[in-house]
Amino acid sequence: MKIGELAKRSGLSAATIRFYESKGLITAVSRKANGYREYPLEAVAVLAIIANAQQTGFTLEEIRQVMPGNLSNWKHEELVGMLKKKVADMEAMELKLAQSKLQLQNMIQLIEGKPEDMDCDDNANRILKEMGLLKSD
Amino acid sequence: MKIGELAKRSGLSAATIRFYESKGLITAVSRKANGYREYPLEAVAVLAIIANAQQTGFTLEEIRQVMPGNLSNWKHEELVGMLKKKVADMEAMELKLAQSKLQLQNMIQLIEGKPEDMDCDDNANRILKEMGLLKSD
DNA sequence: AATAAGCTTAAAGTTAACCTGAAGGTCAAT
DNA sequence: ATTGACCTTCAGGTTAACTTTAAGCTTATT
Repeated sequence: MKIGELAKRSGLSAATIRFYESKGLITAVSRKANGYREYPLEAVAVLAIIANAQQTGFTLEEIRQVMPGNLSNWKHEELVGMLKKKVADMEAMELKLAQSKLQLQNMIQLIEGKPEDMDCDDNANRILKEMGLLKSD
Repeated sequence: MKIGELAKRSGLSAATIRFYESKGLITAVSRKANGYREYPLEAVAVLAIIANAQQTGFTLEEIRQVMPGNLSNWKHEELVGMLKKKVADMEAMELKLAQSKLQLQNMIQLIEGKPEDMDCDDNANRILKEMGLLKSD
């Protein structure tokens, strides 16, 4: 298939696919007599994997390091190691997210529970203090 | 406190703090006679909140929209609304993260569970197929 | 035969989130 | 009074990940 079709099938733009090739993210593919790139169906999967990895927080450079272009060339151990590290990263992220969420919810609580007679300034300080963001001063 | 101290306390560089000010992320603070910025202790908390939000995946622009710079100026309802929206965003992100993690773990499983007698090529295809990335061909 | 659609490369532009440098004012200490 | 550590602004540089543009083929359609 030509680059245009691959673009459609993968949801990426042709320019992006060429860009990935230029960055060594995917291997340069064979050309037809006219110079046009000719892709195998597998290319769709390769791009899907890249897109997926990217959405889960890999940079293109990280992806390049574990994606020797050709799927059947992957180094078993290295790849699994990378994937596991990424899972760990994601778990750390999940924790952080949960914490931040708690912080926000805490903040909402504090704001909504503001004593009627307290003015905004004091309330702001109270909130910051109770959130542990401000040392008592 | 001057910008240098705030930088140390917040862990951000002075340049970054000025940059945030220029982007409207934090309000321009009052100046001393010499033109130096003078920050209240509260500023540390504001920067901590920003850093926190950023680490959980929010862009500066998104943060700017919920951070009207001056803590005591926040409009109660508006702020609470935005915070709640952000909590929702975070929950969406948690979901996406969980999904991506599952996908990665699934991939690891598939790779590690490769039948001894299957060669890499076939295994790669098997994985792609089972991940639903490749149509059977 | 001419027009449009699709392909090629190379180079320049874009956005986010900064960082670095120049040129100069300020402040504390020697 | 001069060094050195801060501060100021403004302009330009950096990296990632693309997108856009330009100039020129090829292929398909009318």
